[in-house]
Amino acid sequence: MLPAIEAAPLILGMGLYVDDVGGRIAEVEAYMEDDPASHCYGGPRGRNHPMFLAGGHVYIYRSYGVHWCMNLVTGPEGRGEAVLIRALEPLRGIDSMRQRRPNIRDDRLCSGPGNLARALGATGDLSGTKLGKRIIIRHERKPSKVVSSPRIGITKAADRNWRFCDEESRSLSRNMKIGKNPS
DNA sequence: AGGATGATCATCT
DNA sequence: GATGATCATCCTG
Repeated sequence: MLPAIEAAPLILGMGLYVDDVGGRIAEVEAYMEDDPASHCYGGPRGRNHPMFLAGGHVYIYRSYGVHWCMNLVTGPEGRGEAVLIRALEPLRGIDSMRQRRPNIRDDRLCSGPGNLARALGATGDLSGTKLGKRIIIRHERKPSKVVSSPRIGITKAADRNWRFCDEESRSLSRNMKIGKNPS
């Protein structure tokens, strides 16, 4: 159980699999308690309830009405801290990913949170479930260089460098230009 | 290469 | 009625 800001860089390089489809996490963002940009802001209500479960649970929400996005809850129960998984390097189940995302280069199958959830088949019915069954996380290979930069696509608390990337990965999301300044 | 736009819906005002 | 933790596509230069 760690604050999301501490868990985020540790999650980089871990393997994330949904029904044995997944790979090595390359890009994440931390969403903290008392963070105006976080869905947990203001306390448990509606879809955000899973954010307040104990670390090791999953929170999945619909974004812009069209995409699903997956978070790993990191904090102790009741705190509402989570890490958004923004990109990973495909390692297993690549055939399934190709089927779900036709005409996409293998190393970009999971580049971006919406794309990642699509490729892994992660949808809202898995929100609130616990790691260890359909969704698992395991050690893979630690990144050699981690860089941090501002989070993507938010308007509140946009100045915080709470996005973390494995700089050597070729699977990062396509908004890398936004905020290159390290912390 | 980079900016604008539409899709589409849960949640909030 | 407006707003997003997004993305693919269609412009413009």
